[in-house]
Amino acid sequence: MTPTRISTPTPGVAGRLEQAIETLIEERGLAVGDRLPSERALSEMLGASRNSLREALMRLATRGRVTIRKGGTVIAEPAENRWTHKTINDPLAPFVAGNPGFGQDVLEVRLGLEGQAAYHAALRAEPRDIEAIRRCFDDLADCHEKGDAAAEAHADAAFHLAIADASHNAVLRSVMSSMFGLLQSSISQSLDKLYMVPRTFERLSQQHQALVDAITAGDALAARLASDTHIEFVAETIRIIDEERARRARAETLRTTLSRT
Amino acid sequence: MTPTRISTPTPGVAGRLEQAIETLIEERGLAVGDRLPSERALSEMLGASRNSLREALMRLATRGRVTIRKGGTVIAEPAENRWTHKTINDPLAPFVAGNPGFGQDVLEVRLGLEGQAAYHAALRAEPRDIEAIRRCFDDLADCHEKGDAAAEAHADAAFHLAIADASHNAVLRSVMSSMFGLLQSSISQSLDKLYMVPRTFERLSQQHQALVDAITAGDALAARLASDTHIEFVAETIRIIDEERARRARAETLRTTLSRT
DNA sequence: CTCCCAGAATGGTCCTACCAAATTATGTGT
DNA sequence: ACACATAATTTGGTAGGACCATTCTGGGAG
Repeated sequence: MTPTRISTPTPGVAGRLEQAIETLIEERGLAVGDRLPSERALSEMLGASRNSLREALMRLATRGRVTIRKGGTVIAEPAENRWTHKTINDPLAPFVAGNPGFGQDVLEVRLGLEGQAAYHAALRAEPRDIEAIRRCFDDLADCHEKGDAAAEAHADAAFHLAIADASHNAVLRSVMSSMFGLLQSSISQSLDKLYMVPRTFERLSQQHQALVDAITAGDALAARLASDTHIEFVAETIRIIDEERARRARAETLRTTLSRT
Repeated sequence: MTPTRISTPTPGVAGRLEQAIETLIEERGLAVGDRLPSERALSEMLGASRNSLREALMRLATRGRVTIRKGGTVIAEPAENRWTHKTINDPLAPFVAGNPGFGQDVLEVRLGLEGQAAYHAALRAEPRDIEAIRRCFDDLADCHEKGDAAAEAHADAAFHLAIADASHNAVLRSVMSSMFGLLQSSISQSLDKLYMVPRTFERLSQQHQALVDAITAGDALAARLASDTHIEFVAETIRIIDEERARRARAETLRTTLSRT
């Protein structure tokens, strides 16, 4: 029984270097694609042999932090959409093919995801995050005025993704990104549905505004409430429209059937 | 007679050694726990330097094929390979396992996802759904009593997926499945973390029980609350443990750094 | 038979050196 | 002045050697 010594993940020099390099990356504010100092330079400035330094680099490489190639090791993209797009879109793709009610399923998922996004965005958003969200909000209004449904759908997705970005949760952002990517083709259709109801955009815009305000104010609970309200409204509206359309379709079917006699 | 670039994603010597070692393991029929030849012996018999040989071994270690420790490298448990065979080859699996903070991100997503799952499961679950959930709950308890951490992790995932099934939302189920599929390799590690705190399983089990009861009773709000409580508890517990470990790591780093002078 | 200890073996780290490829600097021609 | 080919330098990849701390192993003492 050795409660003091838990299973040591990185007991050696390489582990220390691994953390040191990550610290160094953050201190120097190295962005994606920037080149890391050479192995020789790093090994000298960190006081370790090039062997151990190389081992640390390899660990960082397998973790996806850096991409190590001849001519210079560079910073890799942080926590990519690589995995989610494959693991989520692939098994999901079959459902997109003409599955009614699919939209409602997605909205239920969005209700959970975006509530969390809004909540943590309110807690963690930095000024530049707020700025990005507001910019997306304005873009959305512009696209609506121009009457470009496709662009508006894209702007709508961008707005919600900006909130996900502000939550500073790579997984959340990745999942939501996959979801929107999957829906992009059908979102404009949803918008068409939405705007069949009078004064819809005004209400959507008000909800978006409330969401932005809550995040800006740092009120996490209000942000989650605003997000939930928004998604619920969209879900309810689409549900009503679908029912209405189904009613008309039945009526049409009935009429043509009767006239066929 | 340089063998012209075979279509391997690892064009270097280490890649060749990696495959050679796996071949050697199979040829000799080495079982789990058996000791691999020493690094010096391997490097000589495979015609490569010990550096490259060590790199190959480290790759096999990160893939879970071998466990490399002082005194002799041994064949690792292929237990996980059965269900993570596809994802283990996926370069993202080690990325998931090695990124601190990733777990917290995932838990934030799960909080939103599973809250929705529990909510709608309470509303829509049919008798056979309830039965499936209860069966998973019992399995989880059995696995815990047997002390099989890997099986317990699997049972835990199955339990939560059963709830997602009961929500009758294909998208929700798909997203959660993708999430668990990626995490399964590291869930047992999380369980190890969790159980470092006394009486953890009892509390987890109580929370699971409350969740099952709420869903059975058809109380959607109580189900969501139970789910949120559960995930929050897991997140908080893991957070505490990670902080404790980080504290020890920092102390260790400081000590070794000072002694280096 | 058990227990303990010295020596052998092993992984961990460090060092120097060389090579091929990539990068950067340099020169050259238009 | 600009574009392009060429040389010089840098960089990661590999090799081989050495030493240390820990672990394993085998034989002797009790």
